[in-house]
Amino acid sequence: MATETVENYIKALYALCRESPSGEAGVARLAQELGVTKGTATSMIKRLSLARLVKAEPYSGIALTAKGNKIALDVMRRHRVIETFLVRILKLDWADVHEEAERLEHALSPRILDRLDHFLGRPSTDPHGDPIPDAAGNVSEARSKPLAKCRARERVRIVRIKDQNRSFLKFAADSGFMPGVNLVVQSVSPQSASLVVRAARGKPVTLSQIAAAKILVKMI
Amino acid sequence: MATETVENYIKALYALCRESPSGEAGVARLAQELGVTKGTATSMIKRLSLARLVKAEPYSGIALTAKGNKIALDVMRRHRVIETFLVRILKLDWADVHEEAERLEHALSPRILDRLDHFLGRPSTDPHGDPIPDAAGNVSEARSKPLAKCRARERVRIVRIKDQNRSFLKFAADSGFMPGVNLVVQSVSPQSASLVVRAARGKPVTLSQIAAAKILVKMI
DNA sequence: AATTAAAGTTTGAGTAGTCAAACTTTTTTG
DNA sequence: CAAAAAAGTTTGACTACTCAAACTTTAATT
Repeated sequence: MATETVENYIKALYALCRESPSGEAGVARLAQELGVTKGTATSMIKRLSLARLVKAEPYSGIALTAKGNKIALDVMRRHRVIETFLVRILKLDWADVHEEAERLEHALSPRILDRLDHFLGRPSTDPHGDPIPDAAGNVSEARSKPLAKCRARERVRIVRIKDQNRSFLKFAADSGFMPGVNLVVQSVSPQSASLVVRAARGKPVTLSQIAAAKILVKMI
Repeated sequence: MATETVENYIKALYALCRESPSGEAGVARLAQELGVTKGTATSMIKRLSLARLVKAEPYSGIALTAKGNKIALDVMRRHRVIETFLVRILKLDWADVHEEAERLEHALSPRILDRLDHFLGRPSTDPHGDPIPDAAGNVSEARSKPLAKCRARERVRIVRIKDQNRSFLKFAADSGFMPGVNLVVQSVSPQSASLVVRAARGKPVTLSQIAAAKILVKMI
């Protein structure tokens, strides 16, 4: 079994590879993400490479192997199932569960994970709208687009908030932006890099393009 | 915060001090309990002593300090709340939950512990009848006596099974011996070191004194 | 009391993970 | 393209935890 630290490196690498156009991660971002020095990250990459969890040549990009990818999906599954449990059953604050799940995800046995998943009714997404991989590692991402790409007068439904940052989630929740909520885009102003949206029975809210890029929606 | 390893040492020390008449633990038993060598245990005791969690002189007994005791009770609280959750909510097998809780107990934040405890209705004992310390560290042990001390014809109710061993618990569950179950002691034979008991609507079962010593009962 | 067994300790070594700081390679940019 | 910045690597050292094996002290037995 992968140690807790290894699982965290793999998980971070998965996310970094996702968001990079080349599909490869770099040591500097990885180190920053995990709060360690570059040297530490380099030596860990060497170990992961030896364990065939990543593919990496010196001074070049890092990519997960199939084996590494499997672990990443497994950790994500545990993380998201726990988040769902914490919000739905224990009524923890939507904005807080990420940090809590971060610790618990490493202590969950396959047996408990399955019971928890069953108890929750096999949820397909977590409270932020992030898809939960199934036990075999299949992820079904609902097609969606960032709110930032919407045009004026569009009617959409929020499906996902793509940021685990506590303060951003707090802001989103306070503004009523959570998965399932319907919005109307009232206006878009490219020059001020912002747009105004209104939730079902709420007041109009102005969002920066940056914030709106983290809110994924589907048309309704 | 105490590391996971430290928590395990403290927990084992607590149990050993409890069951020893002198109230002190020894390195050999401690090492055996934790599956490490005596040397490893000795060096850890030195560290715990330095951290003021235990009181220990070379070649003499080990006792927890007030600080150490606090940690032990806290870990036990987490352990037993989780066990209760696993049995009551996730329907895990009574005999299996100890090992599972062993891993989870170290990952539980105070916040989640409290929510879980609240969700379960602030239980006072876990599924084995072990008392759950409250958040302040108070434990209220229901007065009871071992089934082994009962005389023939006594009617009693099981309040606690004092053994976390999987196979013993499996045996106990299969025989219908669980907290809350009423028993009638049918006969006691000191020469064969055994006694025969019968559960409410079950068949008579012969128990060794050793097994009966682990079953705590109260008179009804 | 002398011997043996058990309990406890010390030493030297190893793994996992980390840092600081010096260093090398690659990329960016004036 | 040359200089500077950024990215990546190496080295030496440290903490936490572990073992095996030699050793010392205490307890048990003859």
